[in-house]
Amino acid sequence: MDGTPNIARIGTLLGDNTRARMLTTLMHGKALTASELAREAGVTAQTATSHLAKLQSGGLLTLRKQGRHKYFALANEEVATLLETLMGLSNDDRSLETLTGPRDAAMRHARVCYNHLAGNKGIQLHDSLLASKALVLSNGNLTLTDSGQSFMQEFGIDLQALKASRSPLCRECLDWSERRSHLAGSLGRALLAQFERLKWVKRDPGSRVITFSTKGERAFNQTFVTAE
Amino acid sequence: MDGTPNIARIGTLLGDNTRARMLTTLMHGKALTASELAREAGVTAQTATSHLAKLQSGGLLTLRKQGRHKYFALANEEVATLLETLMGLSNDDRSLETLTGPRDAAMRHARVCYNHLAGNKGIQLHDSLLASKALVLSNGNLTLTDSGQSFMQEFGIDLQALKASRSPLCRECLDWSERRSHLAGSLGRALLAQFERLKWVKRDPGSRVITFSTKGERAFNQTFVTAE
DNA sequence: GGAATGCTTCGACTACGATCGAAGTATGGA
DNA sequence: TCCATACTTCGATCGTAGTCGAAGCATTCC
Repeated sequence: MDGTPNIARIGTLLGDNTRARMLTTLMHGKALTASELAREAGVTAQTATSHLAKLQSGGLLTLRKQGRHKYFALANEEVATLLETLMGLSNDDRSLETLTGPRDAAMRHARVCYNHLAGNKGIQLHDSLLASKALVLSNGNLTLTDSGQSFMQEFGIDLQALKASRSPLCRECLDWSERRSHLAGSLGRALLAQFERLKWVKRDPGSRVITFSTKGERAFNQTFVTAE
Repeated sequence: MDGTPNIARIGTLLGDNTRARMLTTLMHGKALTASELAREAGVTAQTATSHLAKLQSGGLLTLRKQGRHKYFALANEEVATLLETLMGLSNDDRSLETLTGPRDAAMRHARVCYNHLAGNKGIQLHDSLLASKALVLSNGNLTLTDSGQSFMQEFGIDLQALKASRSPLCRECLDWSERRSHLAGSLGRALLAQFERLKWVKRDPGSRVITFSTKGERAFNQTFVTAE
């Protein structure tokens, strides 16, 4: 009853480099086939089969079959949140000093985390919505205010569709690089999709990096203002 | 650079029943000796030595020596938060149905999580402070307002001492049983200590259960009011 | 239907890690 | 100083889990 079995169970699932690699590969929020994941993790198909079965039965991945293809994705946002948390744990000053290269700066600036915006820009989005009172913490939950709903509709977000889905509208997700929350949930995902439609950002197919265009970054900064 | 090694590293640490048991035993926030942890986990001293060394070098536990005694505690609140998150993951409807007995209800009602109040009562505390504007979410951080500071001083919390420490004042900690945030940080810990001083609650030395006295629960409910 | 491709199953191998008996070191108290 | 206790080290054992070659099943396409 004390949660020990669950901790050990999930810890075991995570505590293998091949499986961890598969999970982080799926952090962008899309689904990949078993073969793609095998290649990404650098193992044979049979090894991948074994690992993926464990992750699926363990509740960390979902499976969708299309003919001979099996598409795996992270089971839910909670799994993504857990992975971001683990990435950040003990990611203290020493580890940060070992991070080099522009790619890591790009990841810090803006990256995709289960289809929503993370990194500095994700934090900015979250903070701006709170500062402008579009979002408030009500009864311990992030809630979209009336003015926030108006804002989102003007911005092109179909709130009716979002509310119709079972998925929570607003959730907080602890950001790995920034150690603060960014906006997750169906709203967070819808916003990132809208940024893409507006051509403000592009997603890198081979990584989680999100690249802002010059115009996009300016527009984003004008739309989502923070105190600093 | 993608966090995979950290995930696997920590997953490996957590993915052993003995170590998981040790970690959950330390969730109350106190320090225990190596021998106590060995007994709690049901292993010999030599096995415990090996595990504890791993947990310490892995950054999950801290060590303080007192003569021949070695006291281990969770390294920080982030570790406690991670453990609560893992306890809750996949703790879905099916698992809830298997939970039986008064003890589990007691854990849900009020329990200690790294020295702060968790469970229903922890949620109530958090929500009440937000509803009364004693706490607000400012720049993505939980912040104590001026009126909140006044309230705390009247309630008997030494805010000067709390601010003098390096520890964050307010932090959110995702609650295992309730799937919402309760108040962590040095303020959360100070509040629980005050509840004890006021004899509102008692801690069970052998578990994480916190028991409210009749008077204590009434006083708590009157002091920390929520919308429902 | 046959070939190609995606994925699975089987079985063997090997590395690894938890465990504890035995022995040792360090500390505290009488 | 001696004894008791807390903890550590060493080495051996054994169970487990990741891995892949070989073979097989399922799907798709020409």
